[in-house]
Amino acid sequence: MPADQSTPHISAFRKAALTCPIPPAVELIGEKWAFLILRGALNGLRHFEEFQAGLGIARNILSDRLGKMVAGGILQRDADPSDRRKVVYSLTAKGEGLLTVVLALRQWGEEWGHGAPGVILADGRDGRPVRKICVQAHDGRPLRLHDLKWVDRDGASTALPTAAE
Amino acid sequence: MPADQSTPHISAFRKAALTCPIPPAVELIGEKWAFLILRGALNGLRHFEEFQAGLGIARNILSDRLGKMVAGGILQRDADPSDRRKVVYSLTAKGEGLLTVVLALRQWGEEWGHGAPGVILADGRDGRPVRKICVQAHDGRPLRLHDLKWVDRDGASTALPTAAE
DNA sequence: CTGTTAGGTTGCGATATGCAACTAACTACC
DNA sequence: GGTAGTTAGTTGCATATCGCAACCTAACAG
Repeated sequence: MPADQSTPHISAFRKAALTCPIPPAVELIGEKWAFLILRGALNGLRHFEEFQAGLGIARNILSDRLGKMVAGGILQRDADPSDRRKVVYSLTAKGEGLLTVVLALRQWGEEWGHGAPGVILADGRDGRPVRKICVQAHDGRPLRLHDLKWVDRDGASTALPTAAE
Repeated sequence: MPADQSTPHISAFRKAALTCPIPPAVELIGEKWAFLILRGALNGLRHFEEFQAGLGIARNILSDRLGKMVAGGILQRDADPSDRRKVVYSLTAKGEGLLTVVLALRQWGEEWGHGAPGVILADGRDGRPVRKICVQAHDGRPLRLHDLKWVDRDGASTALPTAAE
């Protein structure tokens, strides 16, 4: 009994999930501490003890997460030349690419009442706050969820609905 | 003895963390399955069995996560009028707001080699792919991490570095 | 050489996860 | 209207992960 016949969009979803970049990405940063470590790194935390004191994370968990994020290419692990006991964890280009994700989450939390932050991210040049991150069309128009559809690589639309009502 | 004297940016970080929207947001969606459930919801999954079959998640975990996301105001839980056994989980406006986060993560994964997706999100009007999400200045200029700084609510810059080298 | 700091690792109890089986409503069929 | 099947869970149990505290080693500082 192929259950797929009665559920075309589920089988489309499963097929799309096979090549979706989200599951592997979630494997790397989709857990509580990874996100907070990332936020710390974006805010200038660099040493093991800084992360530990700044986040209040257990040392063994921090050690494990830093190792995984280094293995995943998000962080870089270097010896501090000024003190050979110290290790500097810095963001790689790949790790910096997560800025949009972290900022989008931050703005979402801000908008939906999970606490208004005391500091705001601003343009270093003129000090004006950054824009709210949004999904944009090719010409820059902001797009809502209803304005979107999924298309195949060649441009044909697919069976995947976008949260259709 | 205040250890803060030797670590000014850590104490600035801890102070900023108190009102940061990220930790509560992470509490809600910062775990493996919450992200994937959200992706499913954005792709049109609506019923318990659809999520279960589509994601391969254990039923008790799914039940727990759906409940938490409903409690957090991300999902809405309604009875299906056409079949009173069924329950429809749909995104609230708050949940739809997470589209930017999920899409940013997806684009990041795509860019950094975690699998190229077979389907692409496009503008429903003209079928052209959406832009890459990025941080923008007030005038729309794209900004990198080095171009940014933190400012206080009143516009004064703070002690928080932005991943300074 | 002694004390301290940085960055871990180890042991252990608490918590979360995943699988399979069970239940309680409801629907569809005959 | 009795029976089978579907939907949305819950429960029990084995395993994996988490967090805390303590311990460890290498590198300083005096």
